[in-house]
Amino acid sequence: MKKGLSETCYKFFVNLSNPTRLAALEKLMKKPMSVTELADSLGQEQSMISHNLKPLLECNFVYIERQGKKRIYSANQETVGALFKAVENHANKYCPTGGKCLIREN
Amino acid sequence: MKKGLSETCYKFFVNLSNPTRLAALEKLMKKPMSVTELADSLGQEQSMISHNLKPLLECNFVYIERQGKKRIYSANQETVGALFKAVENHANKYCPTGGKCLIREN
DNA sequence: CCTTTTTATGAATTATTCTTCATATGTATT
DNA sequence: AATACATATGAAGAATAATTCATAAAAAGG
Repeated sequence: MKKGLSETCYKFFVNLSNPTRLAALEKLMKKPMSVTELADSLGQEQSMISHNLKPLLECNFVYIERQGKKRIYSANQETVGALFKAVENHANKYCPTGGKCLIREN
Repeated sequence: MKKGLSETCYKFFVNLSNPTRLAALEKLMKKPMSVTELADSLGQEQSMISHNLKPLLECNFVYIERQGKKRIYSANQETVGALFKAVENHANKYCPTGGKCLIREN
């Protein structure tokens, strides 16, 4: 398959195509949090959050900062903001259901 | 898990997290094409392209138009353009490798 | 230096998604 | 209506990714 811009998009979107990671990003957009805080606020196990933060960090969708024994994660506002805005715009303009059809059913 | 904006993003990004679909979108951004044309230009089988166009169509990332026995697909320039731009911007500003780290290795 | 707290990692199972092949459906042409 | 061309669909096996559990590693405080 020909290499092009779309090649650069692959891991980018794979990274975003997961409900846990998306939910984490949404939370972190509102305020920076530790892993435990994030796990609690999402009702998920700590190890799951850790596993999912890893690829987000590698792609710089989130940043990390040490604070004692905690690690405070924060979102890359520019990138994540732009993406969420693009989705919102698409949902409003191009989804017959205004975005409801995009929500996963389970 | 709490429902929020990120829920709306799920299928959206799942849809984009596939190399065939991304390559198809990139091609269609340049010019509208039939399924066979697209398959040829991507070096993929027709049925694979058909399978992959389906979810893109359902989410209105692409449009379809009949022309004789052919079906001409075209891209939603606004949405896909915004996304590609967001990726490009992120790759330039936030990838240590300028985006190379985002390309899948195989 | 032992204990507690916090986070990360590995490995195994489970779940999801892709890909392919065969075939069906649809459309035009003769 | 028979044929050829174009596209879609279904189902099955193959490939990937997610989830969980157990445990390791890092950091701070006593």
